[in-house]
Amino acid sequence: MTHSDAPHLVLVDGSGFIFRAFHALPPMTSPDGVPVNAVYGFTNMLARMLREHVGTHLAVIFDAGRHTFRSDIYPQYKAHRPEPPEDLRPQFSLIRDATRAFNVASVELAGWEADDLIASYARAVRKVGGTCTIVSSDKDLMQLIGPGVCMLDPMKQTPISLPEVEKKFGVLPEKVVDVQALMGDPTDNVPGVPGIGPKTASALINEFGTLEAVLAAAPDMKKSKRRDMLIEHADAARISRQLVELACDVPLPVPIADLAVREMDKLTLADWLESMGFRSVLTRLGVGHPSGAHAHRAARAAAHASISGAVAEAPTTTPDQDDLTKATLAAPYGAYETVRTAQDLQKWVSAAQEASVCAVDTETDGLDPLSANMVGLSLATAPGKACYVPLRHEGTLEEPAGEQLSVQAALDIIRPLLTDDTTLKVFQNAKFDLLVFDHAGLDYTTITAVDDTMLMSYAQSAGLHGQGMDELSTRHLGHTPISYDTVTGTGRNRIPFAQVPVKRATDYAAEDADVTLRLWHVLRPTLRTNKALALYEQIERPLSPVLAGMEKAGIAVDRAELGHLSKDFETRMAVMEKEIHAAAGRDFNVASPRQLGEILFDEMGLPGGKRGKAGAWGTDSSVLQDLADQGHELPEKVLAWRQLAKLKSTYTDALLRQTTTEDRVHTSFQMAITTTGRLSSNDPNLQNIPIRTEEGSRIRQTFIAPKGKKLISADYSQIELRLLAAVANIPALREAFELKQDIHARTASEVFGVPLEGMDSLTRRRAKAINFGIIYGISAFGLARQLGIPAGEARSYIDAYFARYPEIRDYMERMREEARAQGYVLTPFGRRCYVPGIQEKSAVRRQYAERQAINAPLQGGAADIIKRAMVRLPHALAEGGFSARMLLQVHDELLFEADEAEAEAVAQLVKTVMESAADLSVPLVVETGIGNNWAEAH
DNA sequence: ATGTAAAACCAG
DNA sequence: ACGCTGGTTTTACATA
Repeated sequence: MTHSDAPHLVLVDGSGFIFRAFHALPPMTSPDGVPVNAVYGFTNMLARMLREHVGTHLAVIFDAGRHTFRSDIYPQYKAHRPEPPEDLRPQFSLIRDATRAFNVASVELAGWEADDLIASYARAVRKVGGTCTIVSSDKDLMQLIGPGVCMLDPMKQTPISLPEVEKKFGVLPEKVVDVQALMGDPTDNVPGVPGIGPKTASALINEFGTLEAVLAAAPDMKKSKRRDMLIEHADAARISRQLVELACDVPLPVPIADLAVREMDKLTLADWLESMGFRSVLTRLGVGHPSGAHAHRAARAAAHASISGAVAEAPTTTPDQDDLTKATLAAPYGAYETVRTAQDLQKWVSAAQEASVCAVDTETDGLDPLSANMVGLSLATAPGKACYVPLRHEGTLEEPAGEQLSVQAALDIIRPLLTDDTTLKVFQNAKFDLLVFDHAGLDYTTITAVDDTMLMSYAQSAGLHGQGMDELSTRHLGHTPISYDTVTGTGRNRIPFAQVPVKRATDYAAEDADVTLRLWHVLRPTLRTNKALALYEQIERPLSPVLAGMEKAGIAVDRAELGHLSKDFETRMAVMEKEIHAAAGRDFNVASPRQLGEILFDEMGLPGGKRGKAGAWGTDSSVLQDLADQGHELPEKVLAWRQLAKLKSTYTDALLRQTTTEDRVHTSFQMAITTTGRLSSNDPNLQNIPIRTEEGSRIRQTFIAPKGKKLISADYSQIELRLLAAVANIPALREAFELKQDIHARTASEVFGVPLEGMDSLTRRRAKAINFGIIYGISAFGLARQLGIPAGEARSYIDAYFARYPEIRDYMERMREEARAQGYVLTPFGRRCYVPGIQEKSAVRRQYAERQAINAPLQGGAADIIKRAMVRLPHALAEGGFSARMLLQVHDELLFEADEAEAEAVAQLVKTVMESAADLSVPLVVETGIGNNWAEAH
């Protein structure tokens, strides 16, 4: 290097690199057992920098000590950074050794961060007409980028320049500090301005130019919250700017001239690399023994194999496995065929019909079957014999997807199989695939002879284990299939299924069909032995297409009204928030229970605080209500704020997001989740739409009947209490239901010995609470809390109740014993509800299980009954000549949409069908309502 | 950055 | 120790 050449200085951010390499690389140790993964990454990077030329001058910059001028300005700066992990600590000094071994200059200076030194060197080298490359991916260094100064990502070896900075901060490098000053940085404790994130910060800087200009313009801003925050936290923003702005006039501990790239001593380096066990680096630098690298790699591979080759847990087998089951378990997995032509697919369809049973599975580009596209389908005709038909794979330049049938062509070939009622089609969660076929253009109602392994399993093992295919396979087949995640990746690495290479997709998808068919072979005989066949064949299986129809239909919502509600809630929340902050004496995040607890109990010193498990103050609504009742203003306002926040985020905003262009929302009903046989609803959950408060009811009003139609609601009256009266055989309760009496009033009359006539509402309310308490497996403590009375008083109520209805105590004891003896209890329709905790040693957990055992037959029996009605209703409506559609189920309620003209008749028919869905020793009663919206109909 | 737990609260 | 069954949102924290 001659001095007349302009210097090019390469500055490696050593401290920043250590942390990144440590987290990015898998753990590894040197021959003497010290963790060295970050050192290894650093060594590789440094070798690469030296090999691929770069500059005339080179230095690695390190932090020195924790104390810098920033902690003088702002003591919290980086204050609660945790100590570096134990495996990283020994690597700091090793990295300094590495720079020495490479004969590279390293620079550090007490009182200054590496970033400040880098900034100062960059400025110095520019001053003498040179250029500079900063090797780092630290966002805090991006402010230095400009003419003659560029950045390089040390891991990816890609340049970081204006587009990357723009992407990160939304502004040019010289404005980065202003943006950072506004948005702050939680990892370094840089405060910024609350409520201003990256988007707002860059928007403000782009509009006003500088931080000071933004602060000056703040008083005239329209958005009140932002204006107030900017004014109040102006100084915090100024301090933040000082914290993030790098010092570029630090005295340089080593003159630039002394940083000139130096020859390294190969022997010193080789010795050091050897001592660290970095043979691959040695080899690459051409100073080592190639065989060493191979030995190293082979050893690592062997270690890996011994882990991944671990034997899977033995499968759960039944003692009466027949030969077929054994064959099912024995056939090898894998070696599946990819089907690309009509002739080949036709062969598989014929083989399926020949076998008269097959498994079918679809692959899609999404989880919502109403909008997902079919990417491929698979077919299994015998254990171990399965194929995958790619339909919409995209492929890449290096790896084209190859010839594929069109969706249309494939459907035309497979339609005769799906509609053939002499060949059984087995699915895992048929409802999903039925709707996928439907969306692809094959009417799901024409698909016949369907079995569903998920429901076969659920009908006999609810509550015992999950019903996902992977879990069922591991359990019953002793084989864990390839997981979806390993095929598509996870997080930011996830790719759409259509981009999975066809070979890999075949391995995965055909295996799913294979596993489904094998599961069917294993589960089918168990249905009979477990007495779950009728439940499966008469309830669960036929319900699946009914629910598919309901999901496909969706329910109409009033978009405009939802929008109004959202806006209304928003403005009212903003007002409340100001009042809350004023009452608290400072700003805080009202949505944070933790911050609220600190305010109420630490700062304001209000009484009645209770800490939860994690030591945080409890601030749930009962705590806040108690404080509000004592006349405190803040908790009352928070309660009101929370109600609106909940309604807005969970309902108005979420529903608006999930409403289709046809102004309808389509939920998804899960059939195999609950431990009792109930359905659940998600995406969105339409089984918990508010109703109990005035504001909540406004949300229910946005579920509407389209023009010319009506909504009809039909719900079972007191169904769980009726089941209790029936299964526990309680004469007094049975008679009350027979006589159509007010059941809670009758209970009150009998338990408290007051006349039915002229009963006061408090007494009735208490009886009602006990009645519900019984269904849930009452405890004196729980009832006391519910009614706000002493536990002793609650105890005496319960005793009086049991004395009057001794059969209930018998029933409860029967259920506890049944659960203890068998591990499950039965609903009146034979559904098994497993109660896993019943044998627990811990009394708390055991009693919890006992309450489940008491509740499950009632909740589950009610679920069975409404499911039976749901299976019959579509036929009954069609037979009656009605065009009405069933839309929703909410545990004891069904919601229908019908032409205005037929609404009354439909309501009558629905009532009849629902009331005759079961024959108990007490009558079932269904109440119906008709309206233009759900609130009105209910 | 991504995933998960805890707290809170909506329904039957 | 918070009588049962669920789902969703948000914050806070751990993971890499």
